Amino acid sequence: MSSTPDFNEKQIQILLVAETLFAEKGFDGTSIRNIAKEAKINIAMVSYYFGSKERLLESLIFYRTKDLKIQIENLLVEDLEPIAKINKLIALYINRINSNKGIFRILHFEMATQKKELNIKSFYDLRKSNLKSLEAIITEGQDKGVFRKDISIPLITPTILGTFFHFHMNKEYFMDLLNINTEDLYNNYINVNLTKHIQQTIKALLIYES
Amino acid sequence: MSSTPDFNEKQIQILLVAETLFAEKGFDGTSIRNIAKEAKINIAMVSYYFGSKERLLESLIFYRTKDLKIQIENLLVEDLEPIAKINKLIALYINRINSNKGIFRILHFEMATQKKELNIKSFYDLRKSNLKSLEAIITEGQDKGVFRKDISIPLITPTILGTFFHFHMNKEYFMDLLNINTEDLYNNYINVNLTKHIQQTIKALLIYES
DNA sequence: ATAAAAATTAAACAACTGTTTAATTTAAAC
DNA sequence: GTTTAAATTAAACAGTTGTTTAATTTTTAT
Repeated sequence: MSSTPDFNEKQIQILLVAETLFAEKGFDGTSIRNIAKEAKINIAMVSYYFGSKERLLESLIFYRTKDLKIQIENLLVEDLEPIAKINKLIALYINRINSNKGIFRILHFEMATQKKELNIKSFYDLRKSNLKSLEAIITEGQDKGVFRKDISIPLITPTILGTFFHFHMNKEYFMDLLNINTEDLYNNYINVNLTKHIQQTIKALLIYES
Repeated sequence: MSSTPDFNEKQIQILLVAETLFAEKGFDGTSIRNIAKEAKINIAMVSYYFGSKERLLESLIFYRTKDLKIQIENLLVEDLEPIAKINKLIALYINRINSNKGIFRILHFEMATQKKELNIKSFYDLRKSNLKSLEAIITEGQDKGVFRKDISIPLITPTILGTFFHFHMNKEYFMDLLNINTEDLYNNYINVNLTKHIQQTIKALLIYES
């Protein structure tokens, strides 16, 4: 079994710089020398600490996903109506991804280029766990008779996250389209309008009856 | 004014190879030598025909998006109920993107890394035009009193496309999750289940009344 | 203070990057 | 058939790539 790695200050410093650069320019678009320069370390330190560039990415993913699990599970035991739970879950999702834009952008598109055989079990675990939570809330709502039953639960996550990602991946386009001029306004739009839109959409899907 | 370029057979052959490789390994992950080898041409031919690697990408985007515009506009004049139009629009969207996975994957994530100052006016035009079509259908439905009015039209596209993309970008994960074993079954799942889910979601969003 | 371990460095490695050159072959025009 | 243009080629260009080496400095343990 592989023990869970613990990172020291220097390593974390490297990880944070790598995160920014990978998110900005992509994994292949970022060189170890870029990272070293930005982090003010010698280029050999990356290999020294992480072994390789690929393992640096693995470490980054592990570092960022390991502590994201807990928050959601707490939601399950709260005493709320199903629809309120869903709304809270969505707000939690968006808020969390929005404040971890870097790593999620990296994940979103390094996952897609299958070439890399990354060891990202921690990320898969996070996903399955999140899906279980969502499933629990929805079946609870179905049992109570407030949610319809002819829906595909595994496709709800793509709708929630996909809507957010598509918006964010096309940030420039939407800022132009919606006359959003500053970074603050952009984040505000996400937290208010986009979150509301997604909540409204999922709510409609769950409780609509023709 | 720049005239619209026409591509000869050899150029198209290069574009198609580039499309496959860019989609598989990303723009930065693909070298001109990769392309040349796969297309069985000399490496100098890319510069000869397109000027540079970046301009090759531009050409590819132009080549793929220029003829995608027409289909949707025809939909507007058909004599259908608003909700039927929306359903048809969604099916059209998904089907088209699904049969042009390569270029859309490239667009989806080369757009995101802002470094490139690509000349992709043709793509922006396509977008604005598509949004206009969607807007027309929805306002028509609102005027007829079948669609609710407190919705954000610009955020509907992210929900439609985002759901699809998120699903497709995480193809491996969902094939595992949903026990989809073959490429055919995967495409079938998209055309049937995923399309239906998106239609169901948008329909619920548009006509739900609390 | 001494020995052992960890951290840091500059330099080198060979392979690969996009692009250009100048020469040669093929095709088109007259 | 000759001339002009287009297409194709191998070779070279100057940088950059990820990684390793071996030497040196710094830290830790004894």
